[in-house]
Amino acid sequence: MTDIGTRGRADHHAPTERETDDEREREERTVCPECSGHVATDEAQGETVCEDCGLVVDEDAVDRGPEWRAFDASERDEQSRVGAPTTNTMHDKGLSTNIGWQDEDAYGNALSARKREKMQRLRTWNERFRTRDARERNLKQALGEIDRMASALGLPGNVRETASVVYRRALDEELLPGRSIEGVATASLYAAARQVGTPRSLDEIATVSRVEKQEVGRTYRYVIRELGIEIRPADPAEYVPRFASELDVPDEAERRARELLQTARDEGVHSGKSPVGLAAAAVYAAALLTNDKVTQSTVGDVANVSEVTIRNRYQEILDASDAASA
DNA sequence: ATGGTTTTTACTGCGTC
DNA sequence: GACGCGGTAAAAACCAT
Repeated sequence: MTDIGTRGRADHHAPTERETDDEREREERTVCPECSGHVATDEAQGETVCEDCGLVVDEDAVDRGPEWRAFDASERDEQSRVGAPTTNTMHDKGLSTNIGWQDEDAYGNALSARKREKMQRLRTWNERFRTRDARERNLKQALGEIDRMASALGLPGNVRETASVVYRRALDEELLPGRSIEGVATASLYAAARQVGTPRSLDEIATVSRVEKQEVGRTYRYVIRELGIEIRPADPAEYVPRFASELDVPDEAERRARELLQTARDEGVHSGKSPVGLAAAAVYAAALLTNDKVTQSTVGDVANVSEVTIRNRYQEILDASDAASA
């Protein structure tokens, strides 16, 4: 909607104190200077024309209508500020200083060679600071987001560290354009949690994130592919301690759960099955074996897995255990 | 888009407290 | 009768192609 070209002009027409006398006069002129007839503004043509003699009084009005409509619209969104409308397609919402590319001064006169050089240097540095600031802001928001989600999930500091490293890399590799900061931040955290060995399921991640589970998954795959990070499928055993402590099952059962998972893996029961489901089933089975009764439904609750899945898995796990000891 | 696999949902019957 | 558990069929979700 708002293209780059309108920025300067929008500023130009904003009702600030800097508005020149010349402009104010032009705004208020409703009488034809030639024949004193009535003047009407044709929005579509962008011209103000005298209805009597046809004199074009003002032909520079083309951007005024759209700009004020935009202003009204953004005000309706309660995002209004005095000044030019903002646009989210630009990292700084179009609010930063921009130095024109024409080598002319404000009057349209060509610049001397010396001044041209100076302007070029200014442009370069202005651009540098601008992109740098943008990066800082981006990073700040993303890291805040990562922190928020991490503490919501009770993830330790090292996961946050890793997540922020991943995010920085994504930023450096220009992976952000076309993706939301929050999406990439969430994906980074998900990746970090898995990499460090304290995984959280995609579901859990999605509940604390501002973006949909689907998008998190998509962005995650994209990020790890582009960054060449390799992450093994989550080891079910990594979920066990958390489930065990949330369920208040004793250490003994937790240990059994690990053993069960180990033998299950040796028997090759686990491939293709969800690690979370396996972990939940193992904990359930272990609690059964050590007579520390927990119900399938409570295990299912803390693991976010259906009872059916637990049933199916834990039978398989026990079978595998029998097969191994036989 | 499609097809195969896994998980979930919903419903059932059975045994126990 | 409520609860935990097991099983089943159909729907939904997931994943590789």
